[in-house]
Amino acid sequence: MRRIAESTVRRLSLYLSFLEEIEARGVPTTSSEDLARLGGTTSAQVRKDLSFFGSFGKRGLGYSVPELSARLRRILGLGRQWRVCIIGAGKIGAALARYAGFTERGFIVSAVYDSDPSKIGSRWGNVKVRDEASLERDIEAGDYQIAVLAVPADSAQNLADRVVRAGIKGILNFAPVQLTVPNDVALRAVNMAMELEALTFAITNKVD
Amino acid sequence: MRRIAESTVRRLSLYLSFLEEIEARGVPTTSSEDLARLGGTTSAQVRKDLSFFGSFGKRGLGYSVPELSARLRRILGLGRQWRVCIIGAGKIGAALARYAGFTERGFIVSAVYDSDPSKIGSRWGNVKVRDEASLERDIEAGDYQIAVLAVPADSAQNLADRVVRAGIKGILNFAPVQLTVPNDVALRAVNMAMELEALTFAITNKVD
DNA sequence: CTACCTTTGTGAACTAATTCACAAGCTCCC
DNA sequence: GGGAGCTTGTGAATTAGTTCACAAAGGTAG
Ligand SMILES: NC(=O)c1ccc[n+]([C@@H]2O[C@H](COP(=O)([O-])OP(=O)(O)OC[C@H]3O[C@@H](n4cnc5c(N)ncnc54)[C@H](O)[C@@H]3O)[C@@H](O)[C@H]2O)c1
Ligand SMILES: NC(=O)c1ccc[n+]([C@@H]2O[C@H](COP(=O)([O-])OP(=O)(O)OC[C@H]3O[C@@H](n4cnc5c(N)ncnc54)[C@H](O)[C@@H]3O)[C@@H](O)[C@H]2O)c1
Repeated sequence: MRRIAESTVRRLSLYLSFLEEIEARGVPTTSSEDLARLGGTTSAQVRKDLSFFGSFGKRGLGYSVPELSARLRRILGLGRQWRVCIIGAGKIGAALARYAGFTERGFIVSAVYDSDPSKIGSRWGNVKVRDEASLERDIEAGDYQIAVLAVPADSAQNLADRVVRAGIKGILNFAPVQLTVPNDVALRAVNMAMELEALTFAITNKVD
Repeated sequence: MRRIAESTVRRLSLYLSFLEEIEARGVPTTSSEDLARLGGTTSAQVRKDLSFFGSFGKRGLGYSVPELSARLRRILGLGRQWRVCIIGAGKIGAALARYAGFTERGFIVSAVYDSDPSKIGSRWGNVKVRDEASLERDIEAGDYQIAVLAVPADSAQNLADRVVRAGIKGILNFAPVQLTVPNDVALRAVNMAMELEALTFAITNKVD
């Protein structure tokens, strides 16, 4: 398949979230124009984004909401359950472990890993805190495909290397460091400093 | 000033973080090649990014680390203190309020706002939980320039409208909704679902 | 069946971002 | 002081992404 731009993937996620809202309101069809308005883009952009994957609409009518959302789910790889572990049972790890948004989207979080003996063995809701020493064993057993890194910056690369070696397929990194992983492993980073700096840049260099 | 691409701003933040590491190691100069290697880009990209703002290096020699990082800080608007409030004293709000990374970057978080009477008045470290009813008054008094939204999705737009009316300059949104704000207000969003979906898309559509 | 309205899907045109490639500037050394 | 060796800064070329614009297709009403 032709390489898909990251911006396209982001927009597909966005369209899916709009479709879910529209579906919840019981509206049966929608149009590229509707989705564009909701997403702050143009209808041509919506149609072009979808066209990379096929043709899902009916001319003159628009798109069937359930059909298009099913298609987008499939395109985004959401047609299956994903098992996720969180590494680092600190402040951000705790928030993530209890975050309902994961489950709602079909991501199963069943464990958090930490190295601190005082945390290991405790239970947060139905999530257990496990010893990070068993991380490799659990990943190799197929318990998780995705790891969320919520550890201090100076442990992050080491843990990334370990989970990669054990066969993880995707990493979502919250530590403020640039990780290096083989390019068959998917990597995304959430970097608060960068987000805040994008804000201060925009405020400071306002066009008016 | 010519409009600067968002990708450029993201890379400037990244370069700054590399410069801070390099500075901490006591290395006095660096080159576009070094920064490119660290950031997974090309030296031409680094030089082009910087060239939008001036010319900071010495041919044949490279860049003075303290000078370039000072320049980047100024470009990114970090030459001053920014006061930030967090709205929503829930799981993610709690993690953010105690996050050292904010303070390290010169962002001062002094209050969290919530509507839940059982939370209002409590104190987390040196951060107080205040009644969201006083949000407008505090913003109008100049207490904050930036608001971080960590409230449920269905309250987020309403709170955004309120803080905008009160004069906030930038919003960092954690709720999984697309907010609408006037375009003189800077807006960034951290959307977990999108990050995870970017991972599952990449894993599912792997090029091999 | 036809005219008319709507909205898709997509090449073509355009705009933005990245990469190339090299002259210019700085240092060092003989 | 001049040549060698680096590395910057930047137009030009290239590549990527977005928007335009319209033919094609579906629906509806008369
Ligand atoms: N708190 C936030 O709001 C926030 C926001 C964005 C990013 N971050 C980043 O997320 C990371 C974690 O932040 P935090 O605030 O939760 O810190 P924290 O100190 O509360 O938690 C870190 C946890 O990681 C554990 N840990 C350390 N080394 C480990 C290892 N080798 N294996 C397993 N666990 C290990 C520690 O025991 C601790 O429980 C940091 O890199 C931070 O910069 C935090
Ligand atoms: N927990 C996570 O890891 C996580 C991650 C990403 C995004 N989010 C998003 O962040 C938001 C908060 O998530 P959470 O897990 O912290 O939820 P939470 O329920 O723990 O916290 C929400 C808080 O907001 C407060 N609140 C509600 N309405 C308010 C109002 N009008 N004014 C002020 N405060 C109000 C509630 O009292 C509560 O304390 C949600 O939109 C969620 O989707 C959460």
